[in-house]
Amino acid sequence: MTKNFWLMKSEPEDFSIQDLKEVEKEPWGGVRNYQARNFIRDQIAIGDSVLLYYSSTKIPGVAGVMTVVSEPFPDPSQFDESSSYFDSKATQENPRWYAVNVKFEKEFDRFVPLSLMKQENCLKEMIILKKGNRLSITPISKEEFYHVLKMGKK
DNA sequence: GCCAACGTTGGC
DNA sequence: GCCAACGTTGGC
Repeated sequence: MTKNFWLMKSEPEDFSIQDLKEVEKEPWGGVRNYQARNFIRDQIAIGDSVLLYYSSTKIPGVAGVMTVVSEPFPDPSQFDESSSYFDSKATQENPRWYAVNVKFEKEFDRFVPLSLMKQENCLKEMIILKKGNRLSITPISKEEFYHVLKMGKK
């Protein structure tokens, strides 16, 4: 299996790269979109690298890098009636939603704002840059990953 | 706060 | 199975 690269969205008020740094490892759950679910369940693998992207905030953009450190597992919040992620149609035998554990890899020296990414010709194909995109997990290419990484360096 | 784009729901 | 209505996302 070759390593894959991803971009995952979060609202920094919800979960930031600093939060991840503190906890070291975090279950990435609460994904309630079938396309994103399929990425987690079928394609994401241990060792994959992930850009952490801030959405729905003053300055959207990429804040750092995370690494996938677990196989996919059923997202516990789907069974939790008190959770806003509860799904009455999900059962233990037949879970609907999945999560993976991610660990802190690095925080960028410089935050990479969406506005700058839009100016980069080689990032044009990134799903996140396309109008109307709402997927919270998107595959990106190795080249895109390393280009954003470079933009985040001093 | 606005609004376009998208996913989901539900009536038929 | 279609599609209008609705709710949500997310950039600006």
